[in-house]
Amino acid sequence: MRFSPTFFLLSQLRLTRRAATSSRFYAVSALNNPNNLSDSEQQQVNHLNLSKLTEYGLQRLLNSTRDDPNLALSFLRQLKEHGVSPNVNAYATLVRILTSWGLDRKLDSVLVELIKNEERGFSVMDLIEVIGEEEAEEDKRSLVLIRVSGALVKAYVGLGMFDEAIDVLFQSKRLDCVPDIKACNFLMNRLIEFGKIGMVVALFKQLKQLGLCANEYTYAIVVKALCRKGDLEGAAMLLLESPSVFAYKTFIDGLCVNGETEKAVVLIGEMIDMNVLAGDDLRTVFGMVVRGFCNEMKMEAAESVILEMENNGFGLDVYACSAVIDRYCKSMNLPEALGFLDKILGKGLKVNCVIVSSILQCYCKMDMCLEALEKFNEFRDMNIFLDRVCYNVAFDALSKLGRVEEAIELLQEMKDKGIVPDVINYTTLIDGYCLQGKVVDALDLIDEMIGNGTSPDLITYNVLVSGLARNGHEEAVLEIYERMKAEGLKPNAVTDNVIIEGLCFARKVKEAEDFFMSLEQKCPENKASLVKGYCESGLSKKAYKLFVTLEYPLRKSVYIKLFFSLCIEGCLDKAHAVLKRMWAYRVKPGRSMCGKMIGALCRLNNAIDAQQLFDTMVERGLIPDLFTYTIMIHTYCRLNELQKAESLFEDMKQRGIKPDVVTYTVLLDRYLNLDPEHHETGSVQGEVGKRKASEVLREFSASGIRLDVISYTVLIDRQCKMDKLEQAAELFDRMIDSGLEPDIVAYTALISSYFRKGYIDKAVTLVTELSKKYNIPTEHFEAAVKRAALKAKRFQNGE
DNA sequence: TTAGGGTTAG
Repeated sequence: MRFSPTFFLLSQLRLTRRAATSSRFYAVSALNNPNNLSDSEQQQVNHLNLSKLTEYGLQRLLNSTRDDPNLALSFLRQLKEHGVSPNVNAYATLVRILTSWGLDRKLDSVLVELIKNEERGFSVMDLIEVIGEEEAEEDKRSLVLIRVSGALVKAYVGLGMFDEAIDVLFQSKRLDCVPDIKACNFLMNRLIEFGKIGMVVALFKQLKQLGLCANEYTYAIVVKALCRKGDLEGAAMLLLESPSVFAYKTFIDGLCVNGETEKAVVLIGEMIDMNVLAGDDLRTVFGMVVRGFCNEMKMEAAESVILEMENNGFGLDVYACSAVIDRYCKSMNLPEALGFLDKILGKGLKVNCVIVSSILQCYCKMDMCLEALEKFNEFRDMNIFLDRVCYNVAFDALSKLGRVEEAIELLQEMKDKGIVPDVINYTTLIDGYCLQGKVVDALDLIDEMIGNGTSPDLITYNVLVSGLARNGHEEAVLEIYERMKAEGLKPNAVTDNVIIEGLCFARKVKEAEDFFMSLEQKCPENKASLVKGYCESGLSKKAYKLFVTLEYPLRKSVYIKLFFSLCIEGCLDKAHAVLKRMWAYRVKPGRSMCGKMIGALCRLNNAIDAQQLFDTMVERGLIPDLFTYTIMIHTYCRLNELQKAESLFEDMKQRGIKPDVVTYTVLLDRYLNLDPEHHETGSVQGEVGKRKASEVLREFSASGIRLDVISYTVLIDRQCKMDKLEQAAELFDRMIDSGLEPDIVAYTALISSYFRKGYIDKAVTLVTELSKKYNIPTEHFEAAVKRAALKAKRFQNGE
């Protein structure tokens, strides 16, 4: 081993660590043993020995390690272990040593530590300053500066301290050093990741003014930033300045992400023709295009690109296929997803766990958890490797089915395969326990995960407090709430909301209110949760009272919950007001919500408000469904506003909404009853009604929709009223032949006509049949039979 | 260099 004064001193240092013997360094160890020194001695040590060491010794010693950077590093480390913080000059020296040896990674970690150390006693800018001043040789100086500023930028970026990173760039520029382009690129890339797009574009402009030599990666990054902003034109312009394939690939991705996949395809075609795009690059952009088409829901186009990839000799691309499957799954189009899966399996593609997880997830979203589990087992039996994501979907499915214990067994299976559960796995299972009200098990699982080295995150705790609150454990909720804060996980609005709503769910409204009041910062969302909570515990009027004071847009679920609670309580005016407030704040109510309100208004014969709501729906692009149309048509029929009913009928057909048996029956009934005397009086109204009735009937039959009991009854009734009893009886038989059971109304229509016309025998036969079928005592009809018989006799006697 | 999973429901 070479002799060096540092080595000597370091060995002394080691000695002093064992026993505080006399040495220039003993003060260092003494610092760690305050019991050995009085306060005044301690101060002396601090001021005298250490400052002496710093001034005269440290610098010289460090300088002497320039041939052995590891020694320098270890020296620094040991100093720190003894509580000595080296000054700016010491660091400058160390940086120079590491730079001259090209030990970039070591330099990086030294600087990260330096930045994190808030008690370093000098600013990082000072360090750059000192390095800039002290290096005499110009070439060397700028090399060191570039290297250290680059490393500092990377260090700051790694810690998410973007402003500081940018400061470093400009500081080194002030020292006549052109910033390291790699560091700039690194910074800009990270800025994009953190969504700080504007900063990237601004920074690029400033750096260009400062004379930075941007390379093709820089341009590609800024192109990416512009695309993220949606500024495709700006990106295209920039591309002209530095037209590298790399930047073009970024631009193509930008086009695809921004819904301009068609344009990307054209561009790719041109590049292929110019022979600048081939091989892996081509494969990559094809993948982007498939993903783009999937996002735009142009599935045929996406699938055809996959074919084109095959034709180009890339084989069947599993990434592209997974994009297609995932899109089908996300739009809950399971048949297409499975169909496509079959197709690619037939072509020999090996399915991977990503595709599996998409499919499993789709089953779960469609409320088919059992099928998801079946599929899970199927894929597992096919010996496809299933990772923790797939297992997680299975955990979730079992949890939702209330079979959390089985999920725990499955967790063990996963662990046995050597897959370590992560925070999401644990969170899912904790949710499963909470759903079953097994909060103790949920808490045990928290302990287990911590024991396994996985820390619960904000979502885990949100799930947990939600479960505790819903199960009425308000004290535990508050305990966990404090624990979160102590662990540095700041509860967010969701935390507060699930607690408020959960406690209300457990009918602990007072506790929920107390919790709400205890919040230092009450956000609008919290008040909205209280509205929901009140609804949850049946206090919808109280909820409404609070709701009207919240004069800003709320979550959609708040309106929905309040609206339906009010509807159930029969407070239609208030429900209507909720709906109006939704429109006012441009929160789109769902079809069913409007439909329900329209239905309620119609039942009150309030066609004016119903129509207004209906029109608003249409204006805002919500197409009313079949039921809403039918109930409106029915109401207008009832109110004898036939024209309005007819125009709605036409309107729905034009929109492609097919009338069903109810719609046709409602209209038919109305038209058939247009003749006020129920006889063929030849009145104009009666004629019109007859004509329209037969039109509707023709359309009805042509639609292929089978008549139901009610529609048969409407027709029978009409024949009866026109005294066409044979036709009526024929319809009655046809109804039975088609497998329908006539109900009491159908029987009554025919029976009463028979009586009226004196067909006592036929009437009695039907009465007997009816009473047998529906268990009605015949006495019910005795009076009617007698009356009818009397009438018939009189008729026969010519009275 | 690409992907897929966990928190506010009725």
